[in-house]
Amino acid sequence: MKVSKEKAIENRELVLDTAATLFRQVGFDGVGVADIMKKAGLTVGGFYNNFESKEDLIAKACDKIGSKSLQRWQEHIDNADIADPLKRIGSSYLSAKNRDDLGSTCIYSTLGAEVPRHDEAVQQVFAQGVESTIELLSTLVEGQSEAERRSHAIAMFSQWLGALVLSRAASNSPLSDEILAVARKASHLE
Amino acid sequence: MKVSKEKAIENRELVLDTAATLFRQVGFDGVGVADIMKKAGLTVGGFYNNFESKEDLIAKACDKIGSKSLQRWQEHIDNADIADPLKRIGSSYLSAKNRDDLGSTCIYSTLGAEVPRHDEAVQQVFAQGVESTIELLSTLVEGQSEAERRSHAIAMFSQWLGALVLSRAASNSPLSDEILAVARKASHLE
DNA sequence: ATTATCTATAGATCTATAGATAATGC
DNA sequence: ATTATCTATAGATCTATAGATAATGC
Repeated sequence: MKVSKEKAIENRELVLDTAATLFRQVGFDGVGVADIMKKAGLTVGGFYNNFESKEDLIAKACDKIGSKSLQRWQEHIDNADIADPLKRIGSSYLSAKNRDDLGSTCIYSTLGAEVPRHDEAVQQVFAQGVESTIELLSTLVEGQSEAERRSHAIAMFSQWLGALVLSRAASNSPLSDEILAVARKASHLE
Repeated sequence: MKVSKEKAIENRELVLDTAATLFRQVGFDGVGVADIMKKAGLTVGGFYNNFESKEDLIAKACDKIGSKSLQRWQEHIDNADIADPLKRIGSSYLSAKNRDDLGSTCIYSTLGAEVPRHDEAVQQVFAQGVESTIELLSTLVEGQSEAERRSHAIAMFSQWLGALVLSRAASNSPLSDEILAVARKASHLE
């Protein structure tokens, strides 16, 4: 039953990744601790040795996805093969795939609205993530001054996020694709 | 125990309004049928004579809020005392009050992300509401053609909605106010 | 007599904990 | 010996239903 220290750390990360996917698919309240552990190939009993509470898992899982997403964007920027990283990031963000594959989408789009209902720790993880996202996008947009670029980044990301949420609210309607197309055009991505 | 037909209809509307407020505050999964009925001054037992299921209540409550919100916007447009209805609607939408008073905010901002997880009936209510909202905003924005005004309305509403969701994801951080201010400026509302 | 609402409860599910088990690692 | 994970379960809560109750409305 006991596993090696290495395997235990690996298991913990697996729980974080599994939770991150499930939370985005069905919301924080839509899945229980037992189900998350089961999907990760474990059982409930081990959960509370790794996490203080479900709320603690929420904070840690969201922290991990947030960092990983930013890292992937940064890799696009650092990759010399990608001529226009903003275009690459934006058109991927505003794709039908990102709208439909909830398990791997942007956490602000699926879980952002739930943040005010949660712990200070969860709120801090999200606030920090939004700040980092804006700082990254600020380096990619046009603007005369740093302040102007920051404002531009905030306005652009708001539009992306809103288009994603709105396209989901208009599920199964031709309007859903239309919203994404308009947002891509507005950010000059196609 | 039995009440008049009039009172029964009134009670039903009260349940819809109570549910609409609670769903926006804590999400569809965050509140139970018994709690909703209790907050409306009733008990669980009467619920299933009025609604087929909780899912049915979700569809009907969201339909009612959606219509009521649109109606309020239309009244601003029809009101001759309001010189610039778009400015009035937008600055109210992007206010700290609308961010913080979850119980009375825009349903797409608090519940939009949950739509893909729900019934076809719920999805249709939201899709219809988004379409009507865009049609209303299309009459208020600039643009050479109808198509251009519609695109403009979609882009603007996406930005508003995204700014609201993002400002909530950045709860309790100065960034939260900054996001709303940038969005107001981007739509020329201040 | 009809029926809107009530009390009570079945059965499922959720968070969290207690104590057992068995593999690791000194 | 230590400890990561397991089984089992307590106690709370959730959706939905059954049957009782009492006020309406013919």
